[in-house]
Amino acid sequence: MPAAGRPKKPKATARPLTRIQREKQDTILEAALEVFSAHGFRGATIDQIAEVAGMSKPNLLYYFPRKEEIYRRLISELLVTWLAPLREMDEEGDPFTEIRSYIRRKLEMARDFPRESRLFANEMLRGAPHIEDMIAIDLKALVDEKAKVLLAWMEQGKIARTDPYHLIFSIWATTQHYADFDVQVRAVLGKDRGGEGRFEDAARYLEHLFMHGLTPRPHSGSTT
Amino acid sequence: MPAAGRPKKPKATARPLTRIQREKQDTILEAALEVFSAHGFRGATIDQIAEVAGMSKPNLLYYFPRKEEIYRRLISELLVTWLAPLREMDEEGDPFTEIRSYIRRKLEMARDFPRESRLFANEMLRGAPHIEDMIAIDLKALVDEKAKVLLAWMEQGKIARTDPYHLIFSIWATTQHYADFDVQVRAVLGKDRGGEGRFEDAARYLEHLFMHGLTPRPHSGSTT
DNA sequence: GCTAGATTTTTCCAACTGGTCAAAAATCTT
DNA sequence: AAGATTTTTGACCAGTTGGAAAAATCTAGC
Repeated sequence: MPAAGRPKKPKATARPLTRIQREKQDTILEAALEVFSAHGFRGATIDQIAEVAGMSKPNLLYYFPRKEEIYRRLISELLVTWLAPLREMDEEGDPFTEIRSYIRRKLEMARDFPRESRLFANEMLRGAPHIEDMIAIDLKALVDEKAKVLLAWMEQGKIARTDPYHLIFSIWATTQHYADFDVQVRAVLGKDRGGEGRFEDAARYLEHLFMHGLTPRPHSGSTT
Repeated sequence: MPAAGRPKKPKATARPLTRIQREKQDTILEAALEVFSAHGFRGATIDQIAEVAGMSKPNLLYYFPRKEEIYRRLISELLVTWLAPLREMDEEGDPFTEIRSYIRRKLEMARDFPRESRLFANEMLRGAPHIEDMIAIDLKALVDEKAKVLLAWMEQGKIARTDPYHLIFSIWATTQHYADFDVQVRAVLGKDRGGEGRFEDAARYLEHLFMHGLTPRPHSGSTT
């Protein structure tokens, strides 16, 4: 009995990934996004993902040997794109314009990538068990940096003096709400207002909120 | 073959619930809240809940014959208390005061009942499969009613004219964020600012946001 | 057209999960 | 204290799930 442990993972030379491999992996990740975002990590089954991806479970496991591997890959890739809009906020630009377009971009992401938003929200709800370090390091660093930018704008009297961190939180919260709580939003708005137009309404509203708050503009006449 | 189906549920006279029954049910619901809010419906197991509740699985099942029954009970009770603050918003009161205390109350709920908030958020994320009708009927009705109140205040020039529905959404989103995304908030704020004080900071910030937005107050001097 | 390596399918399994059931233990009633 | 009722437990089960093993098929280079 030769003690030759058969090498399960033929990572001998670590080939650079064939075309098929890349394609299949993408298919799987797309399917996984669909399923994970709808049911959460534990709620999703490999079988489901495999079915959506149009392949058998063992075949899927050939490309990603663990369920968690799929999830982790998905979510860490997501985090990068998810933070892109914030990264783009430019100290050199006009503060109001920058903030406004940041909000708009985030809202567009909620509209165009609701699955990503929900996946992320779910991970947070669960206490971010898979990306603890990423949020404690990368995310924190980015927010710290942008908070400084906001702070500088405040110092210059260009925007109101408030807490830059909570300002960022409130932008995240208000925009992602439209993806994460979509059912609720649609149910409350009803058939007539719950259509696609809701995002434009939201954009208008949020712009107003962040620009002026609820203080009435001096310009409406008397009442009654 | 006598067709006497033996009555599994001896609901003969529908006894009014003994003390023990009430107590145990409460214990179970409390444990279920803990577990469901942490892992979601599918992620939670009856065994886990039973363990937290300090009883055996079959014993727990004696009080709630189905897992879903526990969940449903929990979440429908929750919805009522969850909406209480909004219900309290009084048309007769001063608009700014009313809105401000609504925000404060919601934020307090995020601080004091984060598990409830997360349970609710999770249900929404999943598309609200257990409370579809409740949100489409009761919730909608309540929001419609309060939207009218807000609208009236706007008509009277007491608060700025904006979309009352999205205003409510933004209050929900910003306040619940501190419960649902707690990990993220704490990670970003870091050790020094992530302590209990974060809720006070949030309260101050949100008050500013909703009262004034980001428009700088005229009163800070010139700069540089 | 042959063969090494890559891919896919078939079969299988052990752990877990929601839930059942009968009997035992505890509690209540009289 | 006996009998009736409620509560608790231990053993069990069927379905699901993540994953392993191996056999079968395919593909590219020779």
